[in-house]
Amino acid sequence: MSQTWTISDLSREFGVTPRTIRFYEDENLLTPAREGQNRIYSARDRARLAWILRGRRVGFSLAEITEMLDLYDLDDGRETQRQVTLEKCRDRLAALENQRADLDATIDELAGFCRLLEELKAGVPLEEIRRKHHAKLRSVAE
Amino acid sequence: MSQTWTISDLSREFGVTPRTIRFYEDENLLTPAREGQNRIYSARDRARLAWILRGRRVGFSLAEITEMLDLYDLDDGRETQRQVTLEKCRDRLAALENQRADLDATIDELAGFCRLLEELKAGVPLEEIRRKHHAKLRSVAE
DNA sequence: AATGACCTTGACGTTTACGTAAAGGTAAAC
DNA sequence: GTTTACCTTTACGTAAACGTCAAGGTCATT
Repeated sequence: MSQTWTISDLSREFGVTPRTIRFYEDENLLTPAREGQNRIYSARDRARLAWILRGRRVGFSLAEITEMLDLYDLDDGRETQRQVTLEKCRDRLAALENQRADLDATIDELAGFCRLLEELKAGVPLEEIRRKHHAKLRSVAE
Repeated sequence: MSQTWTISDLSREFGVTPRTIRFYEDENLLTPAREGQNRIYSARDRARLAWILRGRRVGFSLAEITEMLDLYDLDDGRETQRQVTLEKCRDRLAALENQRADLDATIDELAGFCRLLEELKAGVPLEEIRRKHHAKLRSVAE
């Protein structure tokens, strides 16, 4: 009753090659069922693939993604195990928030440079622009 | 009069090896001055290195970082050139904001899982937790 | 029965981003 | 004057994340 997908279904849907999907299986990130020789992907497999690819877009290595997915899986209910998971989870979260700060800073600078270009195009005199844009940007640009 | 740095100064300050810094020079990301054989880094070089490393933390390839730095440099003042730069700048900015959305989603999910673990530890009954945490998370976890 | 469209498992190739010697130049410290 | 502590270039090595054949199995058309 529950929906399943073939490897090329997922390949098309997520815009990655079958090779990539098989590679993730080799790395134990996915464990699809089999129908004879062929791989059959469940909703859970599909969700995990989505998670992996988003992690990839954010810049994580597969090792890091593995670790994060393991956080969900590895929690076997034992009290001590759960404590470890929680700590790792918090560490990861802190790292992610640092990364967001870096990303925000990058966005701010690029947006600022974008505005500068727009003002130049609009014929705003350089002197006036200089007053509005801080030296930080210029230290990189020149 | 203006301050300069040696390669190991920057190496220590930013926590990367000299090899890495030389590699960035090979890739034309840095062009330090020379004092005899030795490299001398200006404030601009240092700022560029900081930019590169932040880009790296955010998950960019050196090729992407190169392109973004080129946006600052390549704008030679010609009108058409500036238009191209502006467009590329906007494209980059859009990509960055997509990445930010991905990052936010990742943070949200991990934070949610973190809260779940905390509630489990606090002895909140599973039934109640299930009502508060949506199915999206569980589709990945199980 | 053969063409085409899928799927499979190897296995070697490739790019990126450096690591890691190897071999040597310079300059202050002992 | 030689150890120590830097710096340099050249060059081969490597881990990650797949790409790219190669060789073959299955199943529906034609």
